[in-house]
Amino acid sequence: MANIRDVAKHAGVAIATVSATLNESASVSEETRRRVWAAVEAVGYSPNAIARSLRLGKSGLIGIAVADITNPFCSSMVRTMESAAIAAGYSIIVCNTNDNSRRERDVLNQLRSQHVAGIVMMPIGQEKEYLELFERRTFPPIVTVDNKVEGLAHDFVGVDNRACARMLTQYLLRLGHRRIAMITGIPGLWTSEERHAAFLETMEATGLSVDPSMCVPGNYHEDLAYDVTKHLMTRADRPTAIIGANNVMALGALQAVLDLGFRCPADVSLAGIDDVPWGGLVRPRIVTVAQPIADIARSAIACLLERISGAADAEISARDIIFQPRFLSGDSCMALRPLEVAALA
Amino acid sequence: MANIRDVAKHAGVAIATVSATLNESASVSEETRRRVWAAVEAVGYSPNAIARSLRLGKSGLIGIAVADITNPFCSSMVRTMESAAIAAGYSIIVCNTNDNSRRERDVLNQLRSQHVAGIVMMPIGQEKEYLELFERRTFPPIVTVDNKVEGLAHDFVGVDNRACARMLTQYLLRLGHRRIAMITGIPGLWTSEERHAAFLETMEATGLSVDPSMCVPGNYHEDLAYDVTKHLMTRADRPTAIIGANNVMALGALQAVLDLGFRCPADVSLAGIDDVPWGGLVRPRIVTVAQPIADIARSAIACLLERISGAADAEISARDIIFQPRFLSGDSCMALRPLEVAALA
DNA sequence: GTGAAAGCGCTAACAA
DNA sequence: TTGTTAGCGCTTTCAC
Repeated sequence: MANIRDVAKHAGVAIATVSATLNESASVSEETRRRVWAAVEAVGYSPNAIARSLRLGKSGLIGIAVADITNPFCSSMVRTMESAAIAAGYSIIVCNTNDNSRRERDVLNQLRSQHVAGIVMMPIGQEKEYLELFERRTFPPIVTVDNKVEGLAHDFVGVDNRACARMLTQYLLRLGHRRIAMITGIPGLWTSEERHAAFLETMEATGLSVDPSMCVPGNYHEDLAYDVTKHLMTRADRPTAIIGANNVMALGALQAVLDLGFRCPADVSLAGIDDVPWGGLVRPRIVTVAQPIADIARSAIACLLERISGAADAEISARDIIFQPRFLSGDSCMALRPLEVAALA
Repeated sequence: MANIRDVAKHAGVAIATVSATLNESASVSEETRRRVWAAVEAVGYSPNAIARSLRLGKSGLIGIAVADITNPFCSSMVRTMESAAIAAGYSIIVCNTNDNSRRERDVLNQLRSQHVAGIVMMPIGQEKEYLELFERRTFPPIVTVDNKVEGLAHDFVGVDNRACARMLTQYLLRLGHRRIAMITGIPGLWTSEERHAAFLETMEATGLSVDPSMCVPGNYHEDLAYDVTKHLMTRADRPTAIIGANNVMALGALQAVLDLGFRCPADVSLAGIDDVPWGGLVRPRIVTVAQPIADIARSAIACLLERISGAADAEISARDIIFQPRFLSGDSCMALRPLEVAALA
């Protein structure tokens, strides 16, 4: 592939002149400029980004590590982040960690060795692993999104997870439900724990104690939520309502409910966190709290760019940027005892 | 960030020795090896991938350019491709072209300048643009997926698009439908034209002529399909069945049908190409032909790796690898005239 | 088994 | 305004 030397030779000028012309880093005569551009065309030259990065000590790349690109929440986020990054003159490298923390570590190391300017990560590991990693090696600026890892000194952008769970729980309580189950997220993850805790708190604030067996761990995927729901629904004391800690788990739960021959919401009410695309076409429409995905994505990139440019001095301690969720009603929930609802209103 | 020189200094050996140790490219004494690894740990060294790529003249990267990462068809494909690439020792760079052919050209140039070993692309441009681009610059091996650009000398992996449209059309014909509309894809794209042509052919083979106004161009997105369907359904001679040329358009059509107060399938039958995740939860379940996404993705990477390694000599002309789609029944279609169906059976 | 040195393609400082 | 040159971090001959 043609390099800058070929261009220089073809144009009959020095290498530095070609570089100056292309980068407009020094003044070049009109005549020379024309010759250089003609030579660029003639030999089909385009700069070698690798050499350029090595020389400049920076790559113009932002790394994005998401847990599961096939989750619409992640892919929407990636799309918005890409636009924001491009608008700022960066390109992005998207990596899928597949909910695997070893793979996540590999991805982080890979991005680091590629000298990305910064990393946006949707973390899925534990504090200890990250602290160990970040202590041993220096990393470019990192912004975490969606799931917070407490104890890390990185900016975080996400949603108010407690509010998410609280909104749904209160909604179900107002509908008269008392025996509410929750399919939580992956145990140990902040989002899971927050949503779980807010659920318990809200229940207890109403004077209800929650049977621990009514909170079953899921893994943010459809399959496990499906199995777990089948168990929940075949118990003698089955719940009258189920909250899925994320979008795809709520869908998995719905599928299980229907496959068992139950009706939703007549036999059981369902609600979930995070909107899904075409959520409006799923029947029944699932009651949901949605996150402002585009805002989170743009905010994360903005945050990262500040850290990269040094505008947000490294000395400035980590910031949390928390967005409020939005309640989206549906018809997957039904009042349990109409009279009691009236009494509570 | 620590570099190889720091390691050498710290270990008290030469730079070349460190390189030899890390890459096992030459024999190093046990004692030296230990010292080197200890130094690597001590200074937190990891190789600079940029410098390594520059020196080796190759990046270990595969570029993937998809039209719209939020389309579940694309994201599933990306996930499988990433696994396949990693298994082969490559990392991937995912780029979103946003259905924008200028952006696609930029992406291709960017990947080229990053010296990726090869590119998998879901093309959205026209033959002429690509020929122009590829004539002026040399590119690494490219494999196109999903949408074929005729006239390009690249391997292609995709589905039998004619079979997709034929299956759905025949199914609807057997159900007695005669006034069938199609929301086609982006005009000029191979997938769109193939699906469209097969629809027309199948209709004509049954002795039916298709009113051209019954084939309306969509853009593979939900919004336009929604609008277009509203028009179709408010015509005096509205269709009794509609085929969406891809998954999200079928969903958009369904939404429009429902919003207009029509019932599906009682008032209009609907069918689409490509499965959607949670398709089983959308009501009614849309009749679909699904593509073997994982097979296509794995096959595309395998194809690309062959070209990269030179196993498939550049002289070997471009191959088309075509998978057959799978019919998935649903309940979005209804027999128009039961008696006629019986007669045809 | 180990070390010195060239060079991948580029940019920028400096010299002409 | 243009040309020469050092050096980014790495790998790899080729001496030792």
